[in-house]
Amino acid sequence: METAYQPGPTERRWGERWAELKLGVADPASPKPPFSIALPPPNITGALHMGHALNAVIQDSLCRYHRMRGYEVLWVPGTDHAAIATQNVIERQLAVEGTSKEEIGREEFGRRVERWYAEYQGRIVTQLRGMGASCDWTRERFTLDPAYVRVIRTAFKELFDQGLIYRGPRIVNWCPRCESAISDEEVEYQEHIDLFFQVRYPIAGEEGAVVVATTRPETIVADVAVAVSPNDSRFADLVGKMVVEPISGRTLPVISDLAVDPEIGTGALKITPGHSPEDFEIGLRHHLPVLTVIDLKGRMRIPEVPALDGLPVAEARLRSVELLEQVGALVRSDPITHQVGHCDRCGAVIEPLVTPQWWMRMAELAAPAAAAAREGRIRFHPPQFGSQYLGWLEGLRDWCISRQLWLGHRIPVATCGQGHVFAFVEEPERCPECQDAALTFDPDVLDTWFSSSLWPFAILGWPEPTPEMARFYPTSVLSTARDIIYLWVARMVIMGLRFTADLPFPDVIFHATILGADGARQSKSRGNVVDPLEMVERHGADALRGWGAAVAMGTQDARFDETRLDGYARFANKLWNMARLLHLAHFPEGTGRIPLAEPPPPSELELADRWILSRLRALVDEVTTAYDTFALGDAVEAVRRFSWDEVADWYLELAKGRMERHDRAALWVAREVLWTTLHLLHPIMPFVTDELAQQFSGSPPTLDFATWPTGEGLTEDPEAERAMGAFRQLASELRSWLQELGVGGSRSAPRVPVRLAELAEGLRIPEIPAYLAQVSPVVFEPDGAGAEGDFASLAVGGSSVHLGAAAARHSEVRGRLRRELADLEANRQRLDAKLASQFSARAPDAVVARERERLAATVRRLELLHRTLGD
RNA sequence: GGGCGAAUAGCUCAGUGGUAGAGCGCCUCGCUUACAACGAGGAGGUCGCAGGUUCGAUACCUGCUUCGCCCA
Repeated sequence: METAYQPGPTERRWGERWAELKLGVADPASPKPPFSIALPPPNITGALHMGHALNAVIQDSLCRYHRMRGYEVLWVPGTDHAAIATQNVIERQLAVEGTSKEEIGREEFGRRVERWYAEYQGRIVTQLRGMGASCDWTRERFTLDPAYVRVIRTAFKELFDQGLIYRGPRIVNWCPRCESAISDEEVEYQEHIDLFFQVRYPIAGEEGAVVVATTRPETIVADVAVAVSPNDSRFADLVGKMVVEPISGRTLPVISDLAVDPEIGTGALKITPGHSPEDFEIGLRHHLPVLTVIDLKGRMRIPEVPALDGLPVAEARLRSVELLEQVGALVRSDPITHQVGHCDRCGAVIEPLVTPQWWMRMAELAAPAAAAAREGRIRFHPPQFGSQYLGWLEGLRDWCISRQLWLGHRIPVATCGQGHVFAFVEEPERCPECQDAALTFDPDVLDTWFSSSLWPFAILGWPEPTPEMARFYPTSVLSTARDIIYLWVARMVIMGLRFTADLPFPDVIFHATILGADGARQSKSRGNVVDPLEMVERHGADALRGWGAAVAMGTQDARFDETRLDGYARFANKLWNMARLLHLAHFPEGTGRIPLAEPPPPSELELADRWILSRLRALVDEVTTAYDTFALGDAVEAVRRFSWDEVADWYLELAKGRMERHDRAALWVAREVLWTTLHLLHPIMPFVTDELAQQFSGSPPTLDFATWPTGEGLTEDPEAERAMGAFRQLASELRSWLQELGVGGSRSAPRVPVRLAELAEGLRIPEIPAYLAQVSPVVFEPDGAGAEGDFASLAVGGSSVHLGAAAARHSEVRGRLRRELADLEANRQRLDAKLASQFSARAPDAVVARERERLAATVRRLELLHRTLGD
């Protein structure tokens, strides 16, 4: 074995090996219980970042764990075509080249898209594989695959035929740059400072006027009413009268509606159903007409007012203010801070417009999805996301599912010459109702989230009753980022319940958002995006995965910190060298596989053996529980602490000599401990563990095929744990003294004669003096040897240790003793006071007992120290 | 405006109603036949602020400050 672990070559080898072994390929005919995960398909608009990496680590660790637990595991990978995002990316590319999609035409645009998809699909797969993702690559899916068309059309047709999808002119969030509608969830609100104008609308045929407040004077020409609150006495006598809209002179009714807040502005609201979602609702209630004065490109279309016609909205606003000033209608304007909707994808200001779109009725579809969460059939981790999910489902408006894009799944609806409108699965040639062959197909495409919402069963072959559907649906768990809880998670639940009569998954894990090192969300424009593959190259995939497991706890956003990865790279190397030590004990000069031996009789086990086996026993339970509760951070940390702080630093140090002498108990215990540890860690750090497992005879081709350790045959040994705990404390303190005396560390340092005078109770064990000598440069004198004057007392732990030389006269040592004495004295007073207080009466007995014991120990140590110092 | 979350060592983060933890960084010592990608020792924190509950609060409650996210 090399002296250091080489992640690069090892990972390449194991990547190929797992592929040869068809590690991820699931068999629907397997008799094993199923465990399945649908990979949240990353947007194909870009490469994966560390957030994706984290999610991949979580899913892969769970998959590998379940393989070891004896499940038939299916993890389906794939990518999402992200129509609006991809279209944006390519349009930006074209803009850089000085052209546009309109100039190059649909065909060339399509070729561009193909090229883009090919490149990024490849990159994403390479990234996932590089991280060790054990997906079933034979089942990779893309939401624009031909097979997906059938899925979409089947789902759409069913909803359409049941009247759950309808088409109609309603107000939508229109992005004038994308020239498409977007859904409520794709609008991002940003704070703007604008002017809040007060405009006078004269009362028709009377003296007086009503003053309305608005941030959008350019839409005055589309006003159809002025509304006031029915509770607002200021305007009570105005309701029912007519007012004159000041720019084009139309007369408008004054209506009253509860939606008007008397506190805001002047208390009177202009109603523009064509360009405001709230006004649209009010318009519906009062049967008002809808006037539209802004076109799909965000320009004014109002031939009646030539001054405004053709102007972009922002310019029209300024011009409208001028017009109002000219007629003396502008009362005042004040700065206002308010939220303005922007397109999630391109950042353009959203223009609410009334256009015909396709809608999905959400109220009745959402009800079963909400019930599932309320009844605990679907569980969120952490649980507070359940209430967020429910909150969204409650006040749900209908979902606008049509988009006016060049990319995506066409809406599968046709209209015949007789006006019959029908949805289809197979491309029709005639109208099913009247056989008319003059069909017009709907030009719109579907919101990408519509296709994504079908993902968990689409990937398993739905709507066909495939073996995969029968075996692996519902999937076992969904792991994802919390920012798509509405866009994606809730919709998957809705669609799953609607089409499969089942939840798509019983558990949803939300993971943290990985921020850039600068504390901001990763974004290309900020330049703080980290490529997981770069981290794999620099530190190894296991290191990246160790980091991922560690930050997989909870949803606390985490800044990306490369030094943390380095820590896990070092851990991999440490493991490597622990295995190497055992290997060298068997094969000092050669190669071979560490043999599997019979367990030694218990009588051959030393204190350290019994201790580490007992600790291993506890570790198996701790780690198993951690995986079962998705607490991967606990799992990896438990293994690391155990391996490093207990096995490497103490057990192997103590057993090393015996291993070199081929002591069969030590060799067996070391093998058992390392072997089990490799299993426990394998789901999270599969490369190094598989590589090391091959050093052991009896190893399966990959640990994924091994069985999970149960801890059977390992016994807890509280006595050994107590003794070793005391020994470690004694050894540490002794080393601490020696270091201060300047005798620490080096093997060439003078060995210091030591005599244990008063061993603490748990340490009256034959191994202790020898163990101490092994881990510190001390030579034990048998008790009683040498005159008392040749030694100096030092208080160590609960024991009194006599050190040779002038140890206790050493000034540094005395200084530290004095400081410690002061601490102990303060502590004793604190404990005395505590025990004399209400505490003794009110606190639980066990806590009181522990405090009493603490006081006793403090007093004992005080006495030892006083003696040491010669007080 | 409503909701959720966070504030702990120099940095990045765990954590718990009973005297504060890790990794990295820092200081001292040591290249010792598993590992210098290492080992030994050490320094470093009134757990954001103010009240309250409690025998006891970093933890539970309330308010405040700052930051982040989601929703309107």
